[in-house]
Amino acid sequence: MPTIKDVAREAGVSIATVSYVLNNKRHFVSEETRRVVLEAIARVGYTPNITARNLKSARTRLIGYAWHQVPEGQVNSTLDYFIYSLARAVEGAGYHLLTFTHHNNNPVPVYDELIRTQRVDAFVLSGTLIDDARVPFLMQSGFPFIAFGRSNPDWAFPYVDIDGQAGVRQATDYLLQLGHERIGIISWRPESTTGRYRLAGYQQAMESMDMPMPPTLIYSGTDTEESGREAVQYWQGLPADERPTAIIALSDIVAIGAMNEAARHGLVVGRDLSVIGFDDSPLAQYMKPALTTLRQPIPEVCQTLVMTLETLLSKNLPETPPQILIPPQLIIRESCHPIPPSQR
Amino acid sequence: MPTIKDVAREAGVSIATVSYVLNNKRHFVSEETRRVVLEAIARVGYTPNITARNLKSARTRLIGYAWHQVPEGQVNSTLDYFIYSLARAVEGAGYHLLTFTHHNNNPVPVYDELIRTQRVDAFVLSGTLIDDARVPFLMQSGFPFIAFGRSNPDWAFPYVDIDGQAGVRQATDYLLQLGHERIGIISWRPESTTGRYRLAGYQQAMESMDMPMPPTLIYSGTDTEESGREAVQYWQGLPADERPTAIIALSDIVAIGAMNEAARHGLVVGRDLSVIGFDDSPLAQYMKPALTTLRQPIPEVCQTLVMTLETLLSKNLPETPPQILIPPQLIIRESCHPIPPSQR
DNA sequence: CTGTTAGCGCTTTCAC
DNA sequence: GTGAAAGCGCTAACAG
Repeated sequence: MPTIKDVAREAGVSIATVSYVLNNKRHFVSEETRRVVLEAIARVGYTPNITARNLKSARTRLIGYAWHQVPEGQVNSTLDYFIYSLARAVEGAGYHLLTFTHHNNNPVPVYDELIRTQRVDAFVLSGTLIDDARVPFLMQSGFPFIAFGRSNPDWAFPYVDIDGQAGVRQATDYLLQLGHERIGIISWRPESTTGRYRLAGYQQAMESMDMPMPPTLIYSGTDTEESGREAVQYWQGLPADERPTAIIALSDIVAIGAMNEAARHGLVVGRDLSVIGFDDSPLAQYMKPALTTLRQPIPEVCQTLVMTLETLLSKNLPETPPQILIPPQLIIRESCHPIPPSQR
Repeated sequence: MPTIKDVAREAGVSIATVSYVLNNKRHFVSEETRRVVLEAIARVGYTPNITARNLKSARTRLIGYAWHQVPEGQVNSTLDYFIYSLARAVEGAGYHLLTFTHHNNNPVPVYDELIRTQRVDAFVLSGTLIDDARVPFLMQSGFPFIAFGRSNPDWAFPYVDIDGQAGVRQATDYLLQLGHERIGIISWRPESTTGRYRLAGYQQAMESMDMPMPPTLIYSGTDTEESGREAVQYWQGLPADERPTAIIALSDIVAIGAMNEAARHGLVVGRDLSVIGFDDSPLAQYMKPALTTLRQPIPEVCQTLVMTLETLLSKNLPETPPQILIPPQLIIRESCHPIPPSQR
């Protein structure tokens, strides 16, 4: 590989001059010299060595991103799509993604190592949990980072997140407009903040229409297909006039479980029962009927993430950490139908 | 961040000595000095700057990996799992993954750029196609790389691949043992080498049992859910005694399409029709009935990939490029049943 | 055994 | 405008 020296020799100038034209400094280089250097660069086929540049500038142009540990045999298409979009977004800003893995029970050492060796310029976190050990660690390290997702509400760190509350509120409103009155929701364990926000959106919408919300409408589940099945099973065990006519699931996989179980009970989803998912995972459109769901605008999230990170990496960092919410988008497909007035 | 100089000053030795204990050279350092240096390192909290090391050693300890472009709304869980496993595997060898994206129609410039800037030490390719432009480019560049997947048979480049032929042969044998005689296969376009190898496994198994293979048994499709549906639709249009009693799909997504369509025709999969997929994607186990499929041993593939890459990066590179095939594993679930002798 | 020193390839004062 | 030279943090001859 040719170095800057080769170019300088070829052009008959000093390496400093080559560097000047490379970084096209205001520190004028005469048009003539500039041309000569450019030609020499082309002739020897020179591209600056990025490691040398990094050493000099004390940066790496690398953003660290930890792989979520894939639970055996599970799928998390939102995060898969997220990391792809993130890669694109950081490239747009002149960075690359350095991906690494860690064990979920003890992620901090890996981050620490990457900081200490100065491997990356910043981190993007995803899958942030409540009491996520990474957040306080990174906050007190002073190392630049931003999260996709919230954590403890009282922690002042930069994040971009999907506004699950607004999303589920919109979904609930939609069902309400279709004439549904008993709308069930399959929530997550109360430890899940994401789940709590989304549930709050449901409650908000129901309350604003003065809809009764008996506890039987809220099924506390998890983010699994089974959980969706169990919820429907539970509701089917109720007297007919207490069963929800529409169901909101906090993820598509749960919604799919609910649809599967509903079919097993002889219910036609979209006619006897309306179902709304969350994520707009690739599976959603393959379902029969195709699943109405809340799409997470992942590319937009990543754009925002990277833009914000750039300000964090610049000299003039904001006084208070940016915390940005982006609303999901209701994608209406075939799994929800209006309730015939007769059934109300 | 403390540097080697800080440690040297703290320990009262030269930076060379610090470097020696860091790289614990045979070039002996006395036990005493060693201890002093180690203590100083601990006291100042020093970790070598990796960029400086990289510049000196002219390596980056980074492996480049291009994100497969995710077709809008599709899922490719095998590759998702692959990249996660790959990240783990390269970390085991002291590397990190640098992920980048490119447009499928013109990937070469991005690779070229990464080579020229000396951003990475090697590449791992996935999703290699026939006539894949990246392969000849990398071959003639002399830059280290290895592919997960084959390309043109006459190209002598290093790869690790799943032995689709052996896998489908095993699946076919299994169906044959269950008593099936008309076994249909949903193949891919002939341009797909992967598809060709898998189809060959089918033909091999059928031939070895002298089973007739009328062209109606081989449906030429693509790697989509729709393709699975279309295949079943096609076969249902045939006279009953020409319809396959078992179907092999070259991917789980196709198998799922076939199952869905079969259900639409009132067929009970696992009783009226046996189905085998390929990949063991996370969806496979959620299907009703759970899908019998060929699991790609991805972690093993990645181990092999990295081990091979290491020999490629070492001085003593092998004469002929390593080309390794790893057989998939038949995971028997519920989607295949024996044919009652009466039906034969 | 340990220290001096010369780079790795580049950017950037600081002279001229 | 251009070049000499210092230096980013580290490794590794080469002396001693």
